[in-house]
Amino acid sequence: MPKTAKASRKDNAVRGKKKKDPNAPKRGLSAYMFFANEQREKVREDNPGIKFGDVGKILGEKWKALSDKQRAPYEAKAAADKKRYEDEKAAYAQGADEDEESE
DNA sequence: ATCGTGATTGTTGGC
DNA sequence: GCCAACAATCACGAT
Repeated sequence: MPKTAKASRKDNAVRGKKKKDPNAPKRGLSAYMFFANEQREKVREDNPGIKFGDVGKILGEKWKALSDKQRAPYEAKAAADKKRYEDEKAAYAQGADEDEESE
């Protein structure tokens, strides 16, 4: 029993195991996403020519290297994005009952 | 209420 | 267009 489906999450997604949502109100991004957005340039700048394999790991290291307060702004964005998701979810839940709003 | 999980997010670089 | 480590997430679902 996989506790944290670490194997291949997409393996399930790509296959279409669960039913998923019709509108799929995608979740919000995660702190890492925002962090990567800023660091990606920096990391590549410090490591010109490297590929993702390295950048990705470097990003992760730097990410953890940050203090909680440093991650704050990123977490804040994540929280803000999560809010965004709430909106989608809300609209999705409502639209699920209501007929598709012909747009 | 509590636990578990799945689905999702974004980066780059190569085919 | 997809996939790969990297990290977070966290809402939904089942119990």
